[in-house]
Amino acid sequence: MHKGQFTSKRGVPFCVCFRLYIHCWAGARRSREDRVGKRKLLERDRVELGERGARSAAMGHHCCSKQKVKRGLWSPEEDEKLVKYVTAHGHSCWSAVPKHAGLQRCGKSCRLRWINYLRPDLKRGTFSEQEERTIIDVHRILGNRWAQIAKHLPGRTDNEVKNFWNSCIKKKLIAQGLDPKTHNLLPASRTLLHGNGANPSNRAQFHSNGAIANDGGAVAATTQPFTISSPTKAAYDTAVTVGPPPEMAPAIYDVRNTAGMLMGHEHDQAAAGAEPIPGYPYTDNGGGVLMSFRDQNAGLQTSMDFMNRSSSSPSMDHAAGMPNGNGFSQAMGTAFVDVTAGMWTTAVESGMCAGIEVTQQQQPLAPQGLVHGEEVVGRPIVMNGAGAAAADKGMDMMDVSSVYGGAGATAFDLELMESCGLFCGAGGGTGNALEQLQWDC
DNA sequence: AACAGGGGCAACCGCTTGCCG
DNA sequence: TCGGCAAGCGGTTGCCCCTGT
Repeated sequence: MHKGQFTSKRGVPFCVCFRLYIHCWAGARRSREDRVGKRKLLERDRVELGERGARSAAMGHHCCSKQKVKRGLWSPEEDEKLVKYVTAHGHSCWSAVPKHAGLQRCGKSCRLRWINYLRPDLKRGTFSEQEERTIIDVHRILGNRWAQIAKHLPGRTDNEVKNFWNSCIKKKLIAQGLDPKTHNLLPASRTLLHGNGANPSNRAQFHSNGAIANDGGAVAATTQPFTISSPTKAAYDTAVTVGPPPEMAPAIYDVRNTAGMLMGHEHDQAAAGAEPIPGYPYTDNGGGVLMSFRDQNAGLQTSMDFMNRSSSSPSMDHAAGMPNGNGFSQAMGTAFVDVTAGMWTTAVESGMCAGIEVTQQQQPLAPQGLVHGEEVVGRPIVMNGAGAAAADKGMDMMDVSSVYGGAGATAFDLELMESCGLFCGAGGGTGNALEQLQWDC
């Protein structure tokens, strides 16, 4: 395993396309800036700081046992000395810095103070939502590798990122029923999500804000959940029993996210050489696998062509870890097919009906096989009712929730994805390129 | 107003990694 | 190849402020 390669908790390297599912919540964030800024000033002005420093100095220092060094918080005078010295002479050797700067500190302490607080390029203050999203996204992939995460946040230190994670983000994730280590649903939430499976319509609904409602989502989510509706077991049964009409044109699937993202794809299952999955109504249209994302909040739209290995957005390519635009591969396309098929199977077999609103549609195909934001006309796959409106539509609408929720926030459960086979190497070992993929840091 | 508990965050600890002789 | 040193890094600690009672 290469250093920097991200893996699942089972050690399976994940396909980078997970990184496209970037999520966050849109809940109001408590502004820390004023408070923190105030603290900084107070700290700077603290008169007693010298006394504390003197107390700390008596403690000695394990790595500098030969000399009497000061510990504890830095005084403004010490900061000034360090800044003045490092600015003038640099820090080629930290162990020599305190001596030359006239500080009774060990070099390690000087280094930390400089890196975490005195560096001129540091960005102080509260984390922006974008930074927060970045942290979550990268953490999902890299785990507690704070230094690597901090590299994605200019002006932020690993220590700062780590503290922000531990004091803020972690709690938010837990509040949303997510394991901050794996970013998967916590067992308790998972239980609530799956319920007893006896009656899908009574199944608990898990909302993106972490609230659990047992009655059709009575709890008003403060943020929009990522709702996907899926074919139900009835649909599955129907499909198995009846099967799609032979004259049926290639299907298009729009997976709608009420929070503002839309994605769709078409798939050539036969070309992929996969066995037909009962009820998984892909047809052979000779096309590729195309996902299109539209951020309805930001008004942005982009697409990924898994088969043709391209996307319409440099950021997508970057997110895929391939700044040259070749971030997509046949393996990814295959993997995507696998996972959607797996999700189909999982959802159907478990009765989870986890939210993928799959509407099978007659052709003609729109360019690239996508229809964005249009009323999908076609033959809805038969659904079970779970709530009046859903029942009327023949749909089983289970709010599976985004793991991250929030406006524009979507996510797939990594464990589910993994169980469905979307990891590097999926598709009969065709994922070599992906296995080599490393995080660009 | 006083107190207690919790949260935030700077700093420290100790292990790992990389470099050099 | 090995050992020593310095830097890097993640985990932990402990102080101080804030907030609720």
